[in-house]
Amino acid sequence: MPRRAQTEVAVLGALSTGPMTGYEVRAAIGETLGHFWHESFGQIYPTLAALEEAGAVRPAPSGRRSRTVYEITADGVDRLRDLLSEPHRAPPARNGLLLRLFFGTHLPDGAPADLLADAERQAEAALEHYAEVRDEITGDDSPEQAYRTMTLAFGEHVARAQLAWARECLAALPDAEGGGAGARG
Amino acid sequence: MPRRAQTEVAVLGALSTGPMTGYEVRAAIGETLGHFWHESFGQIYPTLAALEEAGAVRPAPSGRRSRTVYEITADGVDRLRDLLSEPHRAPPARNGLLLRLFFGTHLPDGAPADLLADAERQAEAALEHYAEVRDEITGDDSPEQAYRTMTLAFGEHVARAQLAWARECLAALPDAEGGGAGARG
DNA sequence: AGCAGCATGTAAGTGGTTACATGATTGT
DNA sequence: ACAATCATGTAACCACTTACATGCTGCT
Repeated sequence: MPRRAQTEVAVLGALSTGPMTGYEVRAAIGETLGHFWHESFGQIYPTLAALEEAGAVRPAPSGRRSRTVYEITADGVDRLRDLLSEPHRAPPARNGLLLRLFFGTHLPDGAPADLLADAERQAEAALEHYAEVRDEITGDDSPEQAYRTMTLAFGEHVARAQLAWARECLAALPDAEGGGAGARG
Repeated sequence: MPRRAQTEVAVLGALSTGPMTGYEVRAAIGETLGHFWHESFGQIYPTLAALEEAGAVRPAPSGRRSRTVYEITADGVDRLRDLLSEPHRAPPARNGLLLRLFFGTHLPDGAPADLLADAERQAEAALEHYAEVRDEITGDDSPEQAYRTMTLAFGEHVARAQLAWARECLAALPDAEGGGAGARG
């Protein structure tokens, strides 16, 4: 399966919740899939045009001429189901933080500690964000929310893992390396 | 900083451990950075050519004419240090597994359970691999190995998190959804 | 002689970002 | 009037993968 198809999944998935403009599709993806997916306008508009060409979406009547509200068609729902069913090929991992840390001996004193402190902060911020999202979606026990909760739980697990890892590594760093990040602990 | 620079980091980092051919650079990256980095030949050879042009690497004498062994120059070491010091911009996340799971209600019965079972297996396999790598590098307390151990620990933490998450989600799935993955537990 | 693995490289295509250009709508 | 934001789209560029083409080396 071409990776391009994944953008179609995101767009069709967003439209499966209701008619939207391209602009709103992007916002919807950012709000609901934000911590594990992302699309830029440069992807969304051409994808919407291709999906319309293929009959998977169609313009819906809207009050203003300056915007095009798209709705998913029956063919589009089928297409979404088909795309979702295709096997999932994960692209090779690329983690810039680990790439830098791996060559930590080539870095100036304190730089590895700074990298780890950044990772710690990122994880903390992510956990705060997830807590807010959890608050928003509690009380809803629809099937959709069950899956949404699973993806949220993934983010939480990984963020907690990163947080624990960063703290362990900071604690294990020799004092000489910790100078750049200031006093810690 | 252009993302291209990260390939340079990987290549220069590999060469910082000793002279190598492009083929060997790729193998070295795959072996030591494998769980968080990857380069294809289509990236490595042009990058080596560009680095040679820039004076960061140079061909070293080798027995055979059919291969070019590169070694890092003093300029190359400087360049590596400079590249490593540049701020790290993480590209937007894209997790195909979560994208599929999020739209789980559009999937046939059992498909979400299959996705989770796959994730569980992946994490188990990763942990087995990491255990082997740990065995290989224990007993070496050089600074290089300290950083290598940190990147390994990251992989372990994240894999354990994914494993726990997948099992929790599988346990939480209603029975009707578990059929496709067979009896579990 | 033949095969597996070493080794180098290029071309085509994909997926994606970024920056730019443009204009409508809404709120103050 | 002005600013912010909604809204659409394109062009240029970048990073990367994949497939292909080619040949060498070492082993059996």
